[in-house]
Amino acid sequence: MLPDGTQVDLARPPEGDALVLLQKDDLGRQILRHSTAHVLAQAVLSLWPDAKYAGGPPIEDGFYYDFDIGRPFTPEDLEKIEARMAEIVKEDQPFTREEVSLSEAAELFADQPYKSEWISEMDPEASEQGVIGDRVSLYRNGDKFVDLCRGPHVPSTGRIRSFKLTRSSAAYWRGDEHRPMLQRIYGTAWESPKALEQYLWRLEEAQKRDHRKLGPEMDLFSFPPEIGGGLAVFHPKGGLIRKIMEDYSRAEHEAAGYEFVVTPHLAKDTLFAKSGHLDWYREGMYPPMEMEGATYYPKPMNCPMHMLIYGSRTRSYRELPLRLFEFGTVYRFERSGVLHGLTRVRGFTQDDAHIFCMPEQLEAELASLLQFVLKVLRAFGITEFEAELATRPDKYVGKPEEWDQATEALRKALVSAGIPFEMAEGEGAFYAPKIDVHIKDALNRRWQLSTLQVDFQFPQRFDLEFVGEDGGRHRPFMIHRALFGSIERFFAILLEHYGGAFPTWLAADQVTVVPISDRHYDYAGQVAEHLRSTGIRVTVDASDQSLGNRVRKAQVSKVPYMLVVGDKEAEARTLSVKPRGGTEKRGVPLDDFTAQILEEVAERRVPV
RNA sequence: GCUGGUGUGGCGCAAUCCGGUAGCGCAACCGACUUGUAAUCGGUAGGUUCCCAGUUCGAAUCUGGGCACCAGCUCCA
Repeated sequence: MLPDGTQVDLARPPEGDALVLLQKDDLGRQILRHSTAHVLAQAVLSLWPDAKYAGGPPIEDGFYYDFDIGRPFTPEDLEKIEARMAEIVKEDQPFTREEVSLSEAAELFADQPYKSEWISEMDPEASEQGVIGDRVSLYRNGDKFVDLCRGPHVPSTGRIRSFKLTRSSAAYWRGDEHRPMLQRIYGTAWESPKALEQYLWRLEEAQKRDHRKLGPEMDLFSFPPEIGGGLAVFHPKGGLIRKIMEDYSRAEHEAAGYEFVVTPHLAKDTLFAKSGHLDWYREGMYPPMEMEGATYYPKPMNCPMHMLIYGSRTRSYRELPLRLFEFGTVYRFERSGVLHGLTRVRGFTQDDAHIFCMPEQLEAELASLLQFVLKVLRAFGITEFEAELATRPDKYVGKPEEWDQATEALRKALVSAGIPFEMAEGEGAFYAPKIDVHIKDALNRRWQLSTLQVDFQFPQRFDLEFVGEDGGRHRPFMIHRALFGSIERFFAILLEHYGGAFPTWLAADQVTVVPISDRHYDYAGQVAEHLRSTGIRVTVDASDQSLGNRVRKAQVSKVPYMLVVGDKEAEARTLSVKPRGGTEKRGVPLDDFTAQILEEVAERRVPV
């Protein structure tokens, strides 16, 4: 099944390297993985003849297939299946396509309830899911296995060179939590052993960089069970890095004409009734608290409070655009199973702003806003951006014309910023279309980060107005936006992006001084004091350990600079400078190093 | 929330199947060594085995409940 419906004729495939080349592009890999999914199903059915098989598409980096064997698969099962798959590959069974009528297909899969369900839903008028008129396509490999499938496939199972089953897990039939739970086996397949090896390396590297592992290891943050799931505490070093991120963000916002506001964490139900949150997202909110005859909720968003600030007095068109910014902490009752380190939590802080502007200012404001977003994110070493433009969902408030107008303004901003983007139809928030900015990290993983939303609903619900040049009252437009999205989440992304080796301006400890022996402690202390007086964060490793031991500790700690000092350095007031990941340079005058690191920090230099 | 899994000194692990004094490495601490670039040597201390019940002469181990985490599903304003 290819999402874009492309058909590829592989009846006469290119041979040798050309096939590998073909399989290297996304389409080729999808075909390869889809074929491997068939082999997986074939293997499972040969081992468990009573198994019911549901379906298995290619996915990013691999494929899966859903089965029902009446119990979960064990790791031993996976080994057996993988071995059986290897046999099927070795037998080089040809994949062949055939077309049968819907009734023939129904008969063929009569004892396969999941397949039968697909067939029974197929519309003879439509041409999708492998259905051509009232006929449906099947793929067989050899005479051993047949599956309902649109294809295409590789010519034969022997083309599958490098695959591996990675894990198994439960999944609802057709993604519906009210339907039966099937057992899903995930695997990966690549055009060559080398590509598979690279993929496995990436997996391993991602595991090493996992912020849930690095965070506690580097003493940055933790999730005390006593506080509760999805609620993090930042330790001094994590808190320091977070403060540096916030300080930079504040400075940039101040320069860009934002004004700073502060709002409480709780509000009465009437506010969230007015904003619509209680109607639309009650189940995502923490439960209410009763107090003195009123009902309070922890806020799931900052918007309603910013609306109140805008509405607190008459606004003139001269004040617009009015940009209200806050590091606002919000609470959302995420279902327990979805919590994930710092990237999916129940309490988090948004770098949230609401911009109120006149209709004629909207386009220009969005365009400069998008540039601002990119500038700030680039300072953190993010270089690759993609965007999604999410349009009106099924559940929405407001008038369709307004949605169209807002969507068009967002689209123009994207075009003028030159960010590649795709449309995400129906993915907008209930009150607004939005741009989601995605970034790619050092391991080429995509993360959704910034969001820009044009909102016509809140100004209406809160009856916001401004007095125009004509002396009349008008409704402002409002833009919701967040750059980091959530500071916690962005912190985690940076931690993984850098694998813990933060650029110097962000690193909690920037320099470690290592005296060679205890008669060099004095000079080490002087060096540290000098650096500290210029604002550099420096520690001295005066522990009673061998030099090699302390050098190793400095390396492992990922501190940006290690300065080794001994007799020669003390005498000449120089340093042996070893940058993290670089080579040592001896005899560097203290003042030179100081000037150099200060410049690096001031420029917020990031590794290239 | 659902399915499956995991929870043992700060960290990584062993003992869990088949109940019988919880053990190892690293880190920490103390001492010796005074070092020129990724682990010096010797010693010491540290555990309510996630929590609460139950079974048992006896529970890290078995049973039930809870909490937290992990892989997914679903969800993600």
